[in-house]
Amino acid sequence: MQAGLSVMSEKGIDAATMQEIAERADVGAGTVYSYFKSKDELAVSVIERVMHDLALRIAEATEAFADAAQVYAYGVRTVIEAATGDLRWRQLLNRPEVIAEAMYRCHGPFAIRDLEKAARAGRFTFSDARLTFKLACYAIVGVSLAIAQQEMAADVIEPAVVRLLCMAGLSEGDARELARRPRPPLAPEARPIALDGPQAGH
Amino acid sequence: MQAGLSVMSEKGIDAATMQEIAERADVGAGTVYSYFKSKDELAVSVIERVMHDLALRIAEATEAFADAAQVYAYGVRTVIEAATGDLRWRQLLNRPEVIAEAMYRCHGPFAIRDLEKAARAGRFTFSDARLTFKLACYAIVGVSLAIAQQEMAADVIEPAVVRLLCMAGLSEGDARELARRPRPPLAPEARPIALDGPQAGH
DNA sequence: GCACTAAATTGAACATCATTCAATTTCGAG
DNA sequence: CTCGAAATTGAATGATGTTCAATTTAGTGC
Repeated sequence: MQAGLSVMSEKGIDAATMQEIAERADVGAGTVYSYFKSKDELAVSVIERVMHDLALRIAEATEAFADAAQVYAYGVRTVIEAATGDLRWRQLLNRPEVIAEAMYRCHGPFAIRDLEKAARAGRFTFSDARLTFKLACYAIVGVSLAIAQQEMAADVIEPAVVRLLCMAGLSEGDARELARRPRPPLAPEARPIALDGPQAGH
Repeated sequence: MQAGLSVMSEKGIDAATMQEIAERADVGAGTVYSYFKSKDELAVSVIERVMHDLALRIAEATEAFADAAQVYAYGVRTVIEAATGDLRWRQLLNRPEVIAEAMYRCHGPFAIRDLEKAARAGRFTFSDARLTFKLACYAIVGVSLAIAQQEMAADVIEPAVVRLLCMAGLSEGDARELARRPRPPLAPEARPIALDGPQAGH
């Protein structure tokens, strides 16, 4: 189900009509509403699925990292690259707050843990991990949008990562060094045959 | 004109209908479209007006500051407080990217100048002022939303300012000191009888 | 004052969707 | 095979942004 609907990333969230989504999924227009209360909720679900998948792949790729700060840096950079590189993500960027909130919810458990771990190791100096990551999520969406709309060049990604590391409380030098470290490749995208909706009812 | 329309900050941008806006301004529904191409453009104009007004008041209040970093800190904090404190702003937060972009456009000229000035004075260490401020704008909208929706308490404003100062490249200690400095009051809001639209045509 | 034209204004009509719901089909238990 | 509950359908509904032909207003030359 999700799969058929996720193809709202072709035209963007707003441009996708429920009619076309239902058609694509080979169901009636009303059926979609048995699985999602509204178009917005569907959009949230679609975005959360993509975001959750990415969070898992990041966690996998950074398993061997000793430095929690490096895990955080890797995550931030990977998300920005996904958002700006993948054509589907660019369409989803239409709804910045939905993206940012989904990012916060899906990556939060990992990112906040890493932030706190790194803070305990003396790498970061922030006082509130949740706040720091909330700020980061919106900032990430902001740059991603700017890059997607070609307002900024793609080579601002690295400086952006540096700034977000500084925001967490790294010195400029440490941040630059961390952002420059070689990054292991990400596992390929999982797109299984899962077809569950979050809630039902009539 | 703007004035009558700005009263879309009563119900929020989306909930405000063009019908009601036209009524409030005592004109026909079509007339609005002689001044603004679309509802979105109108929203942008409304937000930009508010934002521009605030930018000017901030510039005025910080005229006497010797430290450009302090001007930046004052601006960041004042915007967050306006966005979370003023009932009208909260409604406008529905459109985060519109707010963030308007903030970038209206405050950018001042903020980027201050950032660069402070960088020359050795206070900040960032490499790209535009990028830094773009990140800050979205981050500001992010916290403001979180506070407006009571997901976070209002007392995260100060730590948020600290984080954004760190993002610009201040040390944790300097940032905390700067965020704690006493702040002069803001001039009262100007709401003149200006009634110009950005473009016309039929 | 008047005739005439260009610009501004109007608001009813239109088109587009998200959403609903009464009718129908599907499915499973007895 | 029968019956009832759940799922599905898709035409109808309602809300709203936008358009445009008709009308009013404003301005200019005489």
